[in-house]
Amino acid sequence: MSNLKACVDALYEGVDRVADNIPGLPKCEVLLIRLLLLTGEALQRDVENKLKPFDMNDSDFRTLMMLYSSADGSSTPGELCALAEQKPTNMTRITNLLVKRGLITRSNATHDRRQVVLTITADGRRFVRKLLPPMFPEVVTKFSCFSQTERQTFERLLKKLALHLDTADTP
Amino acid sequence: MSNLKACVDALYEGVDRVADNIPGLPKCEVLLIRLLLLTGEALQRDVENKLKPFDMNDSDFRTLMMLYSSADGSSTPGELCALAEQKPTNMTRITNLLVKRGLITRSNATHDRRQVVLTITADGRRFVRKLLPPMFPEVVTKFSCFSQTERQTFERLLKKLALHLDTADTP
DNA sequence: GGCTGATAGTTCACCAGCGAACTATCCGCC
DNA sequence: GGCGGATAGTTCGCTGGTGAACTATCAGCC
Repeated sequence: MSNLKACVDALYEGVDRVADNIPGLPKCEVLLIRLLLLTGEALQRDVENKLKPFDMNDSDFRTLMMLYSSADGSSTPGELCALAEQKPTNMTRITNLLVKRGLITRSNATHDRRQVVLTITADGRRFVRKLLPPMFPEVVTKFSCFSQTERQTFERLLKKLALHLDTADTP
Repeated sequence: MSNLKACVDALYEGVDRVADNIPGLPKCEVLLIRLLLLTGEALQRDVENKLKPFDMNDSDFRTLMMLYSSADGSSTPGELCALAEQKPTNMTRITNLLVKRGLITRSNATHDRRQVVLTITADGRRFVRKLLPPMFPEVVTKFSCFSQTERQTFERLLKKLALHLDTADTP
């Protein structure tokens, strides 16, 4: 139980109080950032909790899923880093674990011998097919507070924001 | 530069491919979760980058801001933990740092001697007032892709989702 | 053909966050 | 008044993520 309500209330109150004190504070935008981070963290915690019984965390899971969902079941560390917004260091560690568990394999690329090719194994695919379906019901109820159009609106706004942040990046 | 566009595209593509493969996958909801986490991580990175010149990270900053924005400039570790969704262990470490930098003080509560009272110092207040304003312009541009009504809608949906997640928590 | 700069991964040392165990205090009830 | 269970913080050891340094390879250019 994480009592987000208290956090949300305190957030609004706190921002109000700071705004009284510091002129020019963009209240609405600050609220949006903090609300988004707050819900994001809550979702993240839930996902991690769901994965814990399988002795997995979200990074491992995402990495595995990227391979599962790739066209030919394989990719390179560099590509996975780019798509998962991860650093190579961490990807090395994650793939080490997945290799050790037999869910993926590591091999050398022929055309560019610097590259490593990661490929999901049959075991890895079985693991995903076993692990995913039980998560569906809870995922659905997470958003059961939204109407169909609200879901669409939320998705549209999130996507718009993501693409905007991409261009307006901090150099 | 973090190339979120590639992530978003790959996300949609990947979910499509997995959905073809595993029946019953709630595509829309999975997309929402992943989009939200993606944008959340991007925002988080930006905030951290903004704070780095001041030798601060977001946890430290949030903790300091909670004290700054509290009615009397003080609180207890327990309360801060609840509002920041942090564990006590970590709060001890964070407050240790802030105390060492002279931004807050630690003292004992009189009515309940188990409690520790954290109070923001004059230096701490000065620090916040110096640090905040330069962040405003960038915060505003982050959401400059949204119209006024879109901002309101987004805020409403985020808040609704946060409060819903609160009740529909994983036991 | 071999030098130069860029790129793909890995290793290493460090920081941030967490669960479990511990201490000190409080509260309620005999 | 003192015993038992709950609560507030801290300490400790471990996991997850990162920057910096390093190795191996590639690609272009003389």
